[in-house]
Amino acid sequence: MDIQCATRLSIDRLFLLSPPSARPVSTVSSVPPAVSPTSDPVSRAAAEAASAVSAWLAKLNDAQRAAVEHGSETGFAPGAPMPQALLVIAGAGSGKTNTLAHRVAHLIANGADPHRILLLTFSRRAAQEMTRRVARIAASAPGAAAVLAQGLTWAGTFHGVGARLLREYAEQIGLSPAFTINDREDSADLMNLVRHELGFSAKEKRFPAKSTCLAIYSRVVNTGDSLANVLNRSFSWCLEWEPQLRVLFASYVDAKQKQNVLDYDDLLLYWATMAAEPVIAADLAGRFDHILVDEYQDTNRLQASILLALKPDGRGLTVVGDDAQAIYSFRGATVRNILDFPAQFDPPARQVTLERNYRSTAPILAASNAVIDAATERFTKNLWTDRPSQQRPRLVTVADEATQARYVVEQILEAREAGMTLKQQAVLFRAAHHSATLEIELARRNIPFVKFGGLRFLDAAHVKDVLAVLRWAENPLDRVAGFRVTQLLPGVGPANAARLLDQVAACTGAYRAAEALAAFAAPPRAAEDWPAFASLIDNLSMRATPWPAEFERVRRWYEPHLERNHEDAPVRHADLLQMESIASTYASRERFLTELTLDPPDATSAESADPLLDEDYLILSTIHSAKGQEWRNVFVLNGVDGCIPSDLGAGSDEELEEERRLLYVAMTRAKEDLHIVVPQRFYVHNQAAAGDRHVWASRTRFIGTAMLPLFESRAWPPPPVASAPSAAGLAAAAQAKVEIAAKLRKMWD
DNA sequence: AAGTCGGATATTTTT
DNA sequence: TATCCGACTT
Repeated sequence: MDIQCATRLSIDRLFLLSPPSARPVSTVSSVPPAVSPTSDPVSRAAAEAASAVSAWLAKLNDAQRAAVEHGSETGFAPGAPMPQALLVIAGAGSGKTNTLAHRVAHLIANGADPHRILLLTFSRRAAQEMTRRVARIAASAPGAAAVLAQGLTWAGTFHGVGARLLREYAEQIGLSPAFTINDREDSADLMNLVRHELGFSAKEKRFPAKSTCLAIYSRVVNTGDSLANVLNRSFSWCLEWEPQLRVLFASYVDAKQKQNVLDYDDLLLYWATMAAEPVIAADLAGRFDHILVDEYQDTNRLQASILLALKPDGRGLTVVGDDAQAIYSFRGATVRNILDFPAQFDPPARQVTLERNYRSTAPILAASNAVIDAATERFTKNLWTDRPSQQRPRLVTVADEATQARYVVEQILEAREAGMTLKQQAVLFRAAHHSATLEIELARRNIPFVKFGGLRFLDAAHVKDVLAVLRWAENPLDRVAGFRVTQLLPGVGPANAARLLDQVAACTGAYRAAEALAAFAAPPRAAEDWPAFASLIDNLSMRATPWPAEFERVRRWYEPHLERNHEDAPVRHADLLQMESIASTYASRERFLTELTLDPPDATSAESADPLLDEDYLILSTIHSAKGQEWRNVFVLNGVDGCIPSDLGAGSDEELEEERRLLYVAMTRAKEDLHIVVPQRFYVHNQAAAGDRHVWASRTRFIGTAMLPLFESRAWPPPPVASAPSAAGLAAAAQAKVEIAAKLRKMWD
């Protein structure tokens, strides 16, 4: 039941994914053609561009304009001396995206070659938004628009760009260009495989879970810190396993290389390593005149080293961020990146600070400022706004999570009555499962919603199965995929799968999987399914079925296995059909697999012109996934110690500070209305299923008593005004009871 | 060697 | 609640 619900929801998310290739084209095609009868089209266009440029600039405030125009003296064309490094400290709601987009447009309008601009964003979604905005701005300048029609070719996440570059340089760095990319789940599975081979699973004391191992490994890679330090600081409960972890990680790296797979971290690691190789470095650095990085406070050491390798003197480099919004240290991000940025260069980077907030009302901003003011270490100033409002943010005490859910639903419906669409409202929370109770309530009341963050579509077993087939076909050495695929056949277990995969590895050439499969002595119980399987793999290896028909071929083969393994096969089957239509929008199997791994449809890529989304829906999101977004009406769930800060994140001072920033980020998403809900009682979740244990909670420590005047505190529901039910009401209730009883009896008449 | 069952145990946030 | 391990049955 729950699973079905989750699956259906995920499909909504999947729909939000549309082919990235379609976007820039359609955006640019909306630009009116620049046809102007003039004797000198070039200078005419330039003049128009120039006047359009001043028109854009007029809409910006001084600080924004300074950021946009930085370096104009020297010009931006290829070959021109590049401007010194620029750091833009952009507070929440200060028009950061807009400023960055304007700068890109400004660069292009002033001669920069869009193909030589590298724009690095935090998510794929942010990259698309940025590309779209740049196009819109440039549309007013015919010259720039024409150039831009060729596209901003290098806009994406560090990981996405890394994947592209690595494929291009693969041969030179001894990587097969046919590498496939493991997402987090796949990587954890590989870690698990290696762990079993090393015999770490059978121990008296339990070895850390596969995902924990991967998290530790990832942290080491991304921070460049030692294993011992990482364990000490962030995974102290795994300290005793340090020697084994070291062995495990060595084998894990070895396994990845043998199997020709990269994980997320490798995309950065290989890129950084490659960029440090003198032979390649010059070529690589020479490709980009301008590099712009968004959300710089959430980058890690590895990412910083990449930038430094590409732009050693900082010239042509622009980074934008806000240290008050650094919330990704668990991913190895360090706020030092942004703090130490200026001094890295000679001359030091120019710094521009945007502190006027255009998003929130004054009372919301006052409360947010108060929260972040208490931070022990801060580098940005408080934000200011001139948007007055009578409404302070609300601090609402409710009895428990169920009441919290009802409060949120009723407030949302009320706001909608008053003309605020569901899409203009959002519910934010610290951890994905915090919204569980609310989701049930929303479903019960038939309120559509889309959830960002948390469980991902790609984690569903049936989706992983089908993808594994495709991945194995793409890369037969990928043992995680191979294991998964072969064990779908009844009668094939770990032993046979391992034996087969060893034989695949022993073969050579593009058809090794098909070859090994044909030669393999199938276990008797699998004999019946073997021919169909062998012929499928043969077909895929030979690429006998063109993409995307290939997807259908796989899906059809998989159907009986789906039926056999899953109770809710019809629901899952529908998922696969949806996926098939998505698959058809990608040019090739490789593109499909790569894109899906780097930009999984977790609803993060919303806002395409999808007909299904015409209808109104509410946004639920983890605070992390809400980064960069804004809504008129925002609810923050569980404003309680133990949730924000998460009791897991309250260990060290650093972690605690990050939790504080999380609350700050959540609060600053709100434009007009902000509700922080504080349930007083929680049912204990993780403990024994014994039953009704609950725990008393108190208001988050980040909102101290001294701050209370900045909020409107109240309890909900309001204390009951003593009023007896009316006599008529009682009579009606009695009547209803009788009728129902009578109806139930009648069923058996 | 595969598959199934029961019991024990967990540490949020994501490219 | 989901996952992981070990013991058990086929």
